[in-house]
Amino acid sequence: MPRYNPAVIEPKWQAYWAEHRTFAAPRMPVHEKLYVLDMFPYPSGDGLHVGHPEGYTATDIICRMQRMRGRSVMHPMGWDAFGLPAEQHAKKTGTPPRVTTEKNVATFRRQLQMLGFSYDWDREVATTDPDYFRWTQWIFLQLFDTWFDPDQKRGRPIAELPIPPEVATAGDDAVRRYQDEFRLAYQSEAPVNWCPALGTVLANEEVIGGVSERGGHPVVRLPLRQWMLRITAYADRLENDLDSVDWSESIKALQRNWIGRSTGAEVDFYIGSPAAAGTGKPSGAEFKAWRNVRPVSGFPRHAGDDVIRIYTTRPDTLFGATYMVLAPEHPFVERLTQPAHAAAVKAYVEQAARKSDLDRTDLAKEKTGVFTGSYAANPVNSRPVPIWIADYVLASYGTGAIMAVPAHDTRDFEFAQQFGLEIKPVVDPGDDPAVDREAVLAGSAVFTGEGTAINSGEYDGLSTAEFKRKIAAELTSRGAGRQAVNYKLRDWLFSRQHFWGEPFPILHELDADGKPTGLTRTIAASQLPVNLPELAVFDSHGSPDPPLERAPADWLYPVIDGKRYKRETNTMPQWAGSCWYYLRFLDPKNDQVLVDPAVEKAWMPVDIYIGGAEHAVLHLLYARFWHKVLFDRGHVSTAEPFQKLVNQGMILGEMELTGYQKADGQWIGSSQVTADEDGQAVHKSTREALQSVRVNPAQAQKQGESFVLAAQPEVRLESRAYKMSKSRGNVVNPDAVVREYGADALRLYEMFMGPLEATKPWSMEGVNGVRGFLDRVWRMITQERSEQPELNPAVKDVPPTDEQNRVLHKTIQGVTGDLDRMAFNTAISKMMEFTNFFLKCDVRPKSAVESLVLLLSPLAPHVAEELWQMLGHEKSLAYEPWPKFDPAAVREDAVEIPVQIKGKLRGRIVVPLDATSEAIEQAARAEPRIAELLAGETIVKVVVVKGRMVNFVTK
RNA sequence: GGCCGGAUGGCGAAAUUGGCAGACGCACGGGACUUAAAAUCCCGUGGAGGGAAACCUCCGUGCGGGUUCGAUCCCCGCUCCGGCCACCA
Repeated sequence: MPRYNPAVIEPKWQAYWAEHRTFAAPRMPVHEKLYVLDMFPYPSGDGLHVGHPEGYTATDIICRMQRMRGRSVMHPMGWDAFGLPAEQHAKKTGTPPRVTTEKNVATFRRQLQMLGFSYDWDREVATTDPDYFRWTQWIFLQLFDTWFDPDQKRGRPIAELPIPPEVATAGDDAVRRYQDEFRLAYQSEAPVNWCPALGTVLANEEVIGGVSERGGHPVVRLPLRQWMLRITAYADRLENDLDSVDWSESIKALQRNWIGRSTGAEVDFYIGSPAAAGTGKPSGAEFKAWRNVRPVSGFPRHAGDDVIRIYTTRPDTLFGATYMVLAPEHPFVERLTQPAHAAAVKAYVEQAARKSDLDRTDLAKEKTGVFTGSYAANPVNSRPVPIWIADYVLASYGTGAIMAVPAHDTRDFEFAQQFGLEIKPVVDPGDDPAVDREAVLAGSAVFTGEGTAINSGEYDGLSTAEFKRKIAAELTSRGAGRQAVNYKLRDWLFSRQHFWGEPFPILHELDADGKPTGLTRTIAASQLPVNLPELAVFDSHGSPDPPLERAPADWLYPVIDGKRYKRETNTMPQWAGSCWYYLRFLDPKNDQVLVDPAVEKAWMPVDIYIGGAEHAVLHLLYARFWHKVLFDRGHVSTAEPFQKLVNQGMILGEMELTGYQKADGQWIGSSQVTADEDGQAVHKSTREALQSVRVNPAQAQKQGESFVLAAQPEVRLESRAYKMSKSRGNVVNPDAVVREYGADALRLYEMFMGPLEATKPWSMEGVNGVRGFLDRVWRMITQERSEQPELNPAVKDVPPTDEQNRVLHKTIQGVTGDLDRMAFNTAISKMMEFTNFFLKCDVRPKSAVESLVLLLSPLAPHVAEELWQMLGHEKSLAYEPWPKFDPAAVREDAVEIPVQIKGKLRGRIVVPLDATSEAIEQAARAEPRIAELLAGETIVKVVVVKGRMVNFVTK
């Protein structure tokens, strides 16, 4: 009886909120707006994970509290429902992915509703709904219709793209082909990461160390026609605008890292005209002539075919460039290869092409490469440098070619040592004790820091920074180089070979023979959505062709205005739907526009966005990119979508014992058991071993990193928490927790575990602990012994005592402040203190316990509503005013402050709150114990901090 | 290798501005109630030492230095752990 029954009251209030549409957000904000967004989940077949409710509870607390403070709150939820698992399930079982997805969505919806989140369910969207992806396709059309103007640094309609006269006169098709090269959405025949096991092409970001991020399957590189999005055009703005948002510095750093802007210089190395190729070495006279004919001002957009253009962040080391390296895919490779080296080069290039990224990175311990037989002229000193080919240079970064400065670059140093190439130091490290200067100057050690120029002709003696400035100016004036910026960020590979994804609103033109002309046309916005075709079979066919190639002919070959076209059969990646869902929530049923501009302007930006750190880079970068394009095209009013971003930490499984060591030193545990493929054998054998010695880690003494049992000193223990995983068997199911402890207890526990952003282990005993607190709150207000819960007779309609009032208002102040800074764990501890105090009171003023119920309601809304009703209120407390803090109530007349002597605590005194420094010092000296300790001592200094402490400094 | 974060009792943690380290909770120990158990309530709980007791002393926030009357907090140098990226020129 003393425990309340969540199985009764939680469904009751969930039904009440649904019936009264308690949390419906207004179309336009009525009061100050607050848009609080969760990262919407992918509804997997496993159901909700306890990691989901962590962030969702945090946002829910904020929303419920701010409604009570009068804000107009937008708090929606939806489903990121396209995804590979449903597709793979379809291949295995023949179940259409839409069926699987709807089933999973229903599970997720039930689980979220069971937790009592105050979402406006009328705004629910799923990325798989045609009414939703209609607008995803529409945004793609915007991207397709936009080019990036580098002068204005913004996206503009393709119709405004200046067309060169020679193109304009070549006819409409020539103009269209020209425009296609500038669109933000463009097609490219590029080597892509084809994953045979998944039957799809993957983005660079989805390939980790040569295998697929999902599933860990091998990935090979194949050339394929793909859709790309020109995100690189926005790299600068994506980086700069990070300054304007309220995100943690660490997430900003992650994004900056990913964008990877570096500044340096592009420099041209002369290789002779193609006609002169064959000699392998440009002559000095030829080079000098080249130097003289280069334009004095300006730098050609594209390198000529008589130079190799390289990118470097260290143009100050140009004099130390003793060789060059081209990526195996560099277009000049064949031309520069001298006959004597042709066989070796051919073999190397072919081998590199076959290599997966895994091989290229993992086997990086030893550098590989081949010499072409050709040389280029170093533009600063005309010295010939040998040209090598090596796969440690990437075709996709910079210019695909480098100057190698082995004395000052680790990779070049390794390569030079491998192949016995010259190492010429040109930077003197100075007398940094961490650097072996002699070795650097002798060319036997690498130094990558900054220093003073040597062996660099007229530049000798310059600092690295000065040198960079001067050489950039010199190269620019000679037309042999210029300052340049580079990004690690690559254009976004936007197409997938899936049948469970958004179709592209694109048609390919066919010629009279039914062959593609290479030209495309778009589906008119008014004709959207392009729906997915019904597929007869979902099997994998083992080729990189999209499965939609097997769609029925009437879908695949539509006829428009009497002309036959072929549909684009790639689909969009899962990222597409999540790039803009926060906009659709604002106006989810609008069939005229993506979002009503007035509504968008009133609610955007998202004020608080909470989600897992796994999306700190890609999802956020992609969404920001789309948002900026929509902003440039006038469809949204803010430059950035998410004002404040918080990443919740990971929840690990329960702490586990990982092993033990017997007195004879034999270690039993994970380090000695060979893991089977999923690690389960390790876990199981360890647990069994520990059970056999009946070990309880709480009764163990810590000794260094391990524990020793008092009762069994021969046993040493170690324990730690692991990520939850099916194979480890430590996954916590929210359904089970709710069944046993209730949704309020689950919510409260997840908030009480520790700071939102920290990684922390689960503890079922901890859930039981917060449930105990809710029971205590329940008993504080309700009668314990009756069958039908009724108000506790101790709750009386009387004014609180001064002390009760002080406790109450300290709680209001503390809880309000803590919730405002998302310190949920300490807010809960303050309510626990309140409850501990009032449970001891024989008389509990109704006004005080009512305030606590209101403070508790954002965190544990069901039990709070029930208590609120029991306290005699008819309506939900969802819009009750938030308790007001009265500073006068907490003011105490006197404070106890510590007295220190030489910084050590030696006593305490009670002084009036407003006591002067002099009065405090007198009171401290008057304290008998202090007076005794100070007798005979010479006081050098007295430090008094009013209301805080006193410190006597003696000799 | 690079970037970011962290290290406080047996455990999760707190200390909001440099000012009484360990709030709150778990676990554990003792007691009350009970035939008993569960539940509940009360007391104790960083370590070492002293005292009949109220209490007192010393040590203590990963390690080594520094600044300061005073450092969990600021600075310098390390160690270990976690996350992300990784041949990006």
